[in-house]
Amino acid sequence: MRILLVEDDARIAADLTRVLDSAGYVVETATDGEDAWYRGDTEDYGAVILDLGLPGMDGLAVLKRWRANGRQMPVLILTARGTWAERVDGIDAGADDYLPKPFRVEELLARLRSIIRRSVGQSSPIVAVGDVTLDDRRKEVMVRSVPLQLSPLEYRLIAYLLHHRGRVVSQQELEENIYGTDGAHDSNALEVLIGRVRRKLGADLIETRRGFGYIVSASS
Amino acid sequence: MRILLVEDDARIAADLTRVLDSAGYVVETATDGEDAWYRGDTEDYGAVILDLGLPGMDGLAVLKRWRANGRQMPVLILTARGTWAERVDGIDAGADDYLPKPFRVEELLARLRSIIRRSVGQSSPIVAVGDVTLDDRRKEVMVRSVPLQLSPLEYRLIAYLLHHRGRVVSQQELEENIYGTDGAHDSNALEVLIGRVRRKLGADLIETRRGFGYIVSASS
DNA sequence: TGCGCCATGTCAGGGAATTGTCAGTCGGCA
DNA sequence: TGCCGACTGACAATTCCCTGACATGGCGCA
Repeated sequence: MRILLVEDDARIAADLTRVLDSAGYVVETATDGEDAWYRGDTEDYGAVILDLGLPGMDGLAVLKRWRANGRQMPVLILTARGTWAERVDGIDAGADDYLPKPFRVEELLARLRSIIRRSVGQSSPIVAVGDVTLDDRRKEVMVRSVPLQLSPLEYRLIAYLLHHRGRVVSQQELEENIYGTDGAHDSNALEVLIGRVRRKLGADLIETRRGFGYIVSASS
Repeated sequence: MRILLVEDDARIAADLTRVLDSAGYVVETATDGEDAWYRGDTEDYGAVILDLGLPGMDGLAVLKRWRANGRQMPVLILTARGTWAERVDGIDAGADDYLPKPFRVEELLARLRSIIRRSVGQSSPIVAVGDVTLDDRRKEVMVRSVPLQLSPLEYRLIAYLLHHRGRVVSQQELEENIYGTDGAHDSNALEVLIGRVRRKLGADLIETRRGFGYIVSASS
């Protein structure tokens, strides 16, 4: 899952990046409003963490312009300003949640999970499809309640597919969300990875839609 | 929009009902966990406002049982308990948002709008004409509820025609939208493609308007 | 330092689906 | 009847994806 972190304080940004990274997200950082707006408008992120106190364009203005352009990704606002009136402003500007500083990273992660969950249309941190169960909090996959050993990349792959089950996910989207922002892969690393996951989870969980991508069916 | 308000304190319930009512919602109230669970499980609400301090079944347990039964409506948790650990619990139990007491009604309304906005924005784009259903998310076509997989080009063709059903689409327009921007096809590739799609979806879905192009009737 | 293990990427081969081309046929219309 | 646009079947080139084998590189550990 690729996350855009918009934060101008370099130290906070570094800390959060570390936390988010170890929680399994792929983090990209923007340090001013212009950059943030451009990245959020042109790239696909699973979520955005947006600090309101930015140089350049104001955070709320960035958010409003995203929404005006139809960008739908969930946004978690992060700020020291915490009066209820400003919270209302943030939420009505199109934010999905609002977290006042100071905060515990556990709460940040929980709210992040929550808005991501909502945006992909599911309400439980545990995803079950057929025999396969994914537990995001424990970073664990079970097949018929037998826990399974997956490598980090394998886990990210199946987690992304399960979180987006019921729709086709293109190879490019998968690569962007599993690997970093790199484009221009002329390798078949992803196909090899798919093969390895299939060998562990069963060949029929992930269907290939030749020419489109891969899909995990919505239920059972 | 129908809202389920789960709140055991009669005075708070009455106040909130009045506020929500004047904001345009239709409010129903449950005062204990059993009742709340039953109503939420059998009725359809646009959103639920859930107080955690309930007699009978605990609020979190109610929420978990709803989610376990696949109930997807957005839930806003409302409680006096406000430590970060409990907030994490509530969000991970499947709540969409969390509001600690005391709160301003403006903020309640803003958060309610937010979670409702989220939940209505995720219906899947499906087009149906006669026996044929197109599911854009799955890149799949169903004929009399039998799923059918088309090649990428075939899919693009029928998707374009279905999205523009009810009017004649010229060959040139089709080519421009199925292939790249290239013009100047002196081949009959498109006709071959039309034939292949007809063989799979039935010959009468796509009508030929000799000299003009093709048309899929609006509905029926 | 060197060894081995694990995760991951790369490469080559192969099979199957996809797609374009072509030649021939059909059918409406003047 | 002749013409022209559209349809069809066959075939071949190409693309896409899977798989097994091997290479690389990090990391723990003796």
